[in-house]
Amino acid sequence: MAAARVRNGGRPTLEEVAARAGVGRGTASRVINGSPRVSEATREAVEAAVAELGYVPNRAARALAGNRTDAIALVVPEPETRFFAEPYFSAIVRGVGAALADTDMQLLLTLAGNDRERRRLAQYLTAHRVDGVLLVAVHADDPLPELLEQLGMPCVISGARHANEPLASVDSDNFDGARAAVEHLITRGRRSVATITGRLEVYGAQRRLDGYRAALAAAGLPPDERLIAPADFTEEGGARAMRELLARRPHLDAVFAASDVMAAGARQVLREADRRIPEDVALIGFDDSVVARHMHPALTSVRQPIEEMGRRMAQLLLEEIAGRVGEERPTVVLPTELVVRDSS
Amino acid sequence: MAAARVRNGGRPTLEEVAARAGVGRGTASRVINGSPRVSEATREAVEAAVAELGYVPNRAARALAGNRTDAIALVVPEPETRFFAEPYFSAIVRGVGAALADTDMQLLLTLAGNDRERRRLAQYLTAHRVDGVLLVAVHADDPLPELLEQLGMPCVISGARHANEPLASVDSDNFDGARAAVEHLITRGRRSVATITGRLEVYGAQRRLDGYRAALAAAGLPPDERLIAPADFTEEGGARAMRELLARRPHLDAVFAASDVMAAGARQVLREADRRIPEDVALIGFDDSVVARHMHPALTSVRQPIEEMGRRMAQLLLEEIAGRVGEERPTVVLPTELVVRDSS
DNA sequence: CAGTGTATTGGGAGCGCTCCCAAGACCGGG
DNA sequence: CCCGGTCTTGGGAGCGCTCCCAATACACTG
Repeated sequence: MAAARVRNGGRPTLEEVAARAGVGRGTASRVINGSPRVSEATREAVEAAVAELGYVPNRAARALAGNRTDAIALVVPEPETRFFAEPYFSAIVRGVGAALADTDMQLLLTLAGNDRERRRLAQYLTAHRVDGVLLVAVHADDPLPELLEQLGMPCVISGARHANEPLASVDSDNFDGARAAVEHLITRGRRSVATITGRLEVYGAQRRLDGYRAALAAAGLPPDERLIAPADFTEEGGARAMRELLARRPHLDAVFAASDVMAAGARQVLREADRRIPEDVALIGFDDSVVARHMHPALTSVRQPIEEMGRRMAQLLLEEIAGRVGEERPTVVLPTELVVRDSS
Repeated sequence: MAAARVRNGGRPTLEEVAARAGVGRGTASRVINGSPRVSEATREAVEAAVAELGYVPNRAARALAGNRTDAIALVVPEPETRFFAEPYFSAIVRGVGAALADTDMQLLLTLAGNDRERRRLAQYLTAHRVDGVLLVAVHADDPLPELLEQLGMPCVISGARHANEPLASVDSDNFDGARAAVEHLITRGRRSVATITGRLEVYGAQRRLDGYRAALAAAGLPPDERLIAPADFTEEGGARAMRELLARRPHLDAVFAASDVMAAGARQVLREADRRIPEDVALIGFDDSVVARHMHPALTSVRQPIEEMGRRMAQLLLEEIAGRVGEERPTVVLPTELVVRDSS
């Protein structure tokens, strides 16, 4: 048997709190929402009543009356397995959760399927009345951000999509992470440093390549396009790129891969080619994932502050919802950290 | 400037849909909720109006009037990093998301902190009026499940907490996964098979140990308690246990670790002791995580269908919310799969 | 043809809250 | 002592929806 339906799930209502405190409903509401226009004595009376009854506001009623929901959505593009995979997703969620812990904002998780679904999603997000949206791993050609913008829905994305990102965004410093990694290789005496890039349509991958170039230039090493092999963030792609590099420049002595997973693919090929790591070839990855820690030899890698990124995204969104003065959209870039292990 | 506040965010209301279709509000509601007591002609008229106006029901209003929310919460115990880590969390979420995709249920993510917060959480969950709760990685002594039960809140947990789990639960077949792993070792000629267990207060860890014992018994191998080393699911714990095992039984020729991470710790110790894997000692893990695939040699491991577990949890919860006839709580146990790689 | 049912419909009465207006309490200046 | 202001307060009017009751329309049955 289902339990008999009770008003408000058997919970006290604002009206009851007000009655108990001997005040009107409006006054009780004012206290609960922290309005300053309440006398001290009244405030205390209401707070006591709240505590005694264990009152918690009914969100649905609040949302309906107040035209807001105190909820934000985290939209995850489902097919984008790269992002769904370790370590991004859980770290982002943890950061967002931490930022929301003190608020009474709720976090709604939405898995967006294909592009058609994405279009409908915008409609749903407005209809379901979330106060804002966190978009993770959007492609440059994803229609969702613009749709949300048109609907006037506050929105923060992770990772700028290009140099002048119009939306509020939080990103790690891909350029400087790559630069520091390559600088580290050069400092340790490597002279022929190759790189395996991610998909260059992804702005972050492009920035990592820029950082690689900048480090070489800063060290006075001549650029060599044949030391640059494009890949796609996958292990197979990394292996393929490594084979190309070995064929083109057999005497390279270091490789900077734009992701740990690609570094894993490269390591496999290097092993098959009997190149010792790090004696013959130094190897650095990007992400500092579980893979890096458990690779043999343990992989030097660039750590992104992903949890912190989640936290900042949430903070930015909350500010935007609260109504930032509409200057240009803020772009937060967080520093990376080079974690040196045995592979370099 | 914030956009001027508009009724219902500028979206059409049920009233408008009804007017457009030339019917009453009640009738429109009936069509939208799929009531059978509507004539065919009326249904079509309302559906046309819905399509033309792009009507989407206002969730808050629905929740308030209907005393339900069409939302469920996924409660993640935050300090439990083991569970938050790869691969569980994202896989569970993916499964839950898939199960919810066809419904119009929303998924709420709640990170529960310490035990005190957990107590308050139960209150919040009822006040926030979710229709049900998905609990992952609950400890045997977590107060939350009982609290939810008392409040009459539908609830499904991942992983039974003990042999007679009173709550609806979804679990992988820990017993048979372990049994199959050890059987595989024995089949390949290993005769002195050790095991590194997880924390035995965790029911799943206990079951894996049971499976280990059952496999030995089935093969007619004598039980040897000194081949069993307890650990705690961590890498350091796995290493420590492995050292103990080597000291106690130097001639062991196989180890079944109850998690990949512990297997990684064990591998480190085996390497330091100059035992070759798999020539001298075969090694098997549990979870089939990224760690297993990237370990050297690649680790044979027991794969749990985690995404499927998420899916089943959501399905079970939906059934419970819909009002299953209250027989005993269902317990779903899903089969595991032994992924054989190079370490065995 | 009256009587009884069945299928379909409209709309009133809320759900618990926020917003806001008007009323009361109180203060000080003229 | 009266008047205009400020500070508090109560409670009406919704928010958009679901639930449910009563009304209507129609089809039978006896």
